[in-house]
Amino acid sequence: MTTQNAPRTARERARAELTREITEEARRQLAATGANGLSLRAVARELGMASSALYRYYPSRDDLLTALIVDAYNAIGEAAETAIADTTSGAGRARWVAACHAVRAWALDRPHEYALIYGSPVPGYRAPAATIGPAARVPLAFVGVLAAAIADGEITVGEVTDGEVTDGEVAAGADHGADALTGALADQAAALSAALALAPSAPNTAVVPPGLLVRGVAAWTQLFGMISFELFGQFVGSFEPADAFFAHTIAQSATSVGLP
Amino acid sequence: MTTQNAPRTARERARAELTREITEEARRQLAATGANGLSLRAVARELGMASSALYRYYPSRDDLLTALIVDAYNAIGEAAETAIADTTSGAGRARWVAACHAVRAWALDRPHEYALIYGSPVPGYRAPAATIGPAARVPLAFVGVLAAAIADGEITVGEVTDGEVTDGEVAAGADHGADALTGALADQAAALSAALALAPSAPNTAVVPPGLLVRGVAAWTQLFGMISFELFGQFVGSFEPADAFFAHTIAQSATSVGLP
DNA sequence: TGTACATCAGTGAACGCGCGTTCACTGATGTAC
DNA sequence: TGTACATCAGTGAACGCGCGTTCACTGATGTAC
Repeated sequence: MTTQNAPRTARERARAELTREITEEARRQLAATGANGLSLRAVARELGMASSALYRYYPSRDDLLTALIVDAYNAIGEAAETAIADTTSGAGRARWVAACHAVRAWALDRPHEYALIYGSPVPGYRAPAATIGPAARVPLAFVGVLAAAIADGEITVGEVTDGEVTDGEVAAGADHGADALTGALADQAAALSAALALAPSAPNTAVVPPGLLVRGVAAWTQLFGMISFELFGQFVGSFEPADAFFAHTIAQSATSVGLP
Repeated sequence: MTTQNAPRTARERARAELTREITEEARRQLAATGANGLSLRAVARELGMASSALYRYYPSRDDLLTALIVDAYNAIGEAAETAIADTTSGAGRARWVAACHAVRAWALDRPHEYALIYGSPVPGYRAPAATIGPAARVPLAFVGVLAAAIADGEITVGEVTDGEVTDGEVAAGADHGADALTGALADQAAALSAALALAPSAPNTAVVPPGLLVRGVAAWTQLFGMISFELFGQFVGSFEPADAFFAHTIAQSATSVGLP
């Protein structure tokens, strides 16, 4: 098996380059006018070619959109991962906070790309399966921070019994992994915790218990709620600019997932 | 000064009725196809009239959109207010939780109307000042719950000094109004707290101190973050259906704003 | 190394569509005396 | 109560625009012998 990543013929090289140019021009137009303003004809015009030529590269407008969506998910995921990897000093808390700020910075820099993946769905567009993996990178990055913090003993988690979680209330104290979960939520969280433990991406890190996972997802939704409100104008007249509010609330969210 | 709300002449009555019919048909199309699918021509077609006739009622497509946006903000605001008013048994906590669930239920019922006001901004559309008031109804409803809970002694708040908040750290305990706020956030929160205290809508309720206000806004962003994630598909494969997760997280958010 | 054929990239014209908005107009409704 | 005029609602044609996609084609690049 030989690696075939690099194009060999002139044709293949030209095709790879033009594909990149088309995608870049499309991203430029997306940034300028949003997803609805993106048109194949305009991209072709800007590149000085016939609009029909684009169909050699993308079979339809939706496929071009999908490529942009996948790119955006990968880019914001990479921003989070890089921020975590680059935070070598300090503990899990510093990594958590750095990831949140990196995600926000990415979004403020590219509001239309952010809106493409976290705003209202594009009408008539059905996200294909290829977007699922890239979309998971940001949440997985946060889970990774929690798992590492558990492995390092920074977060104290309670005992997790095999199978069903009992319905009894557990007093919530400093033990952030042992929130009382009941019914459907207990099942969903347990299944997710188990699935994450088996994931190949995290071979020898700790298991994140269901209770902590739920707190993590709550923090994750709040992070994106804040960014969306900031970008879409809901803070106008109150906490705008939102830097201070964001920093303050992220600090509280780090505490809420048990990061000291 | 006589009240002139009711139309007097046949012409005025017909105009009021047709305006309502146009708006209703537009809302139907919005629900079916989203904001971008909304077209004046299609509305006119469905109503059996010439497209040019619509210009007697709305000077442009954007004005029709504005009407729909204002209606949506008012509807979701009213849903929150009604839920609060209808929760006569129980304390502030019950009202807070009821309002959150009412907001979610409204959104799940009308995903496109929700997306219109809380999703990505419509490209090329600039929200006029007329949307500000209606947009504030939901957050004001939540602030009202907090103010009432303070007045009833359910929430214990710390001393609030006049004017500037000092930079000194305050130990966060059961006193949820006295989080340490610093810098720009302290200023913004103090200004907002003062503005709300002067608002004519809440004449004799308690002042919500800046620290509690910030916690309230954090809970507000999380509420809409959850709803957006649920509606826009980010929970697929994990906490979908999200009812249990939502109920659990809302309970924690009520606790986070100090509601016992 | 050279030739014959297959593959692919790109063109330009066309199809068929829908949109927002303007404009001169007709006929109905309202108002002042 | 009746008449003259002003106001308004609604029509239908038109302007000018841009879009996604298809198709038969030309010419360049690659490949098998």
